Amino acid sequence: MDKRKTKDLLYEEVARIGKAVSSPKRLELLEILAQGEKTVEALAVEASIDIKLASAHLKVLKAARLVVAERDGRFIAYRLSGEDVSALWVNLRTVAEEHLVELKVAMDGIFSAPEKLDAETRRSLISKARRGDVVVIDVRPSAEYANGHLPFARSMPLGEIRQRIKELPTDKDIVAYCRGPFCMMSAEAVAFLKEHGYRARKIADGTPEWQAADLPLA
Amino acid sequence: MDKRKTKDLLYEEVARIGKAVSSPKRLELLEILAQGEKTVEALAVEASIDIKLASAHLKVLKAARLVVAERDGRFIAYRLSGEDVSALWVNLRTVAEEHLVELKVAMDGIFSAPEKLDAETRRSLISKARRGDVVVIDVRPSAEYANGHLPFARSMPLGEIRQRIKELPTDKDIVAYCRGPFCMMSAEAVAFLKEHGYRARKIADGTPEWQAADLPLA
DNA sequence: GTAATATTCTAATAATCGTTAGAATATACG
DNA sequence: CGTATATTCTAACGATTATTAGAATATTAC
Repeated sequence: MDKRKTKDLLYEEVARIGKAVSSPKRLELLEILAQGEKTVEALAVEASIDIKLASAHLKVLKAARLVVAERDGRFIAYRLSGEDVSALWVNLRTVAEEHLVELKVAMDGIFSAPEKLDAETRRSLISKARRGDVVVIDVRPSAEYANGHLPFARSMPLGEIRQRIKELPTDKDIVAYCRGPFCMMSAEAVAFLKEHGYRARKIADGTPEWQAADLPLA
Repeated sequence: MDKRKTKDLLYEEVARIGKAVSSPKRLELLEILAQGEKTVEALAVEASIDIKLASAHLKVLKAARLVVAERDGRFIAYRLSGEDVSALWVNLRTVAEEHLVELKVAMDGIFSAPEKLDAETRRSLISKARRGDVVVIDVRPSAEYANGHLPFARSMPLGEIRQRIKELPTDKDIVAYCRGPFCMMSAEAVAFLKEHGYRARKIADGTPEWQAADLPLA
């Protein structure tokens, strides 16, 4: 048995995962899927690509076993094949944020200093939310909220916030979150709330970051 | 400001990391570098590739900021740019082991069921090693041992084990480890020890796995 | 059954990547 | 200064990949 050939085989297998996460669009699809299962069309719309292209990328992800497909009536729904895949996405993005100056600069320019939480702050946020000292709102589409959300968070989808803004208190801190650090929904929500006199801020975390930090979802 | 273009830019940056880890040889180089810094030639020899090719791959890793180069006299030494890079390698390999049946099969066929440790077993191994109930040996080259090793582990490089076997006790369990689950040095060491009547077994962990589990190195 | 819809497969193109060989660069040593 | 050594740069190739369009498949609704 050739030691070299054996090793080559092992690294080639791992590289299958690497190849799967080497395309920007596939990474975007993974992040969207980290919010819950979606149809090919929903994924294509969300990632702003053609359905055919989405299908091709999903095929690659499926071949690398990062996602699984399931037919649901006329539609085919894709979902991540495990929590570890979502954690891998968080890991990749974190390494990129840590080492790629270009990404840091881009994010600083775009997002107004999103609040990054450490283990301590996360715990403290839960207790404040439990006591009702802050109101945590999940501004993602309600299906994603239903699929899992931060403890004590209320669903307040970005599309409904205009009509439902009255449900929120003006005398408490409001903490908004969405899909993660790359998602712009919480920033929009916070901008809208601030305009209307609410004390709102956003956090960088989404449910994938929360899970990757070994914290429970509701 | 175009939301779509912004997003594309962010995912493209992360994909730079993904592209860097999409080649088997680059993954192998990363794993070797996770054991400590090495020259281009050492890396090329270790990965069984031409120096020119190693240089080209290292250039890609450097462009993705996963490694940094430093000139040391006539040689250029490369090292990982952070512990998180080593953790990313462990993460990628773990996802591959978890989801790719082909890899599982390949590993089962090659390695005789390496012992995989969880958090509990790792802690228990440290206490046993501290008490001297087991002897943990690090069979990697001594430079890698010097760069960081498991607590209470003794250095016993594979190349020296033949001469130094008398240093080991026959009445205690011997636990061998090397670079990680893909490394064959501990398997060779254990086979040799068993042949000579020692009670030896190997564990899948290497220092990168240990670090990724948030355990301290010595 | 047929029509409509969602998705995948096939084919084709341009762009990118891995690998190799030869030339060029940078440092150390005499 | 000139030579030896280590590494990188350049150029070239064949192989792979992303993307697009058109054909094919599978399910639902009628």
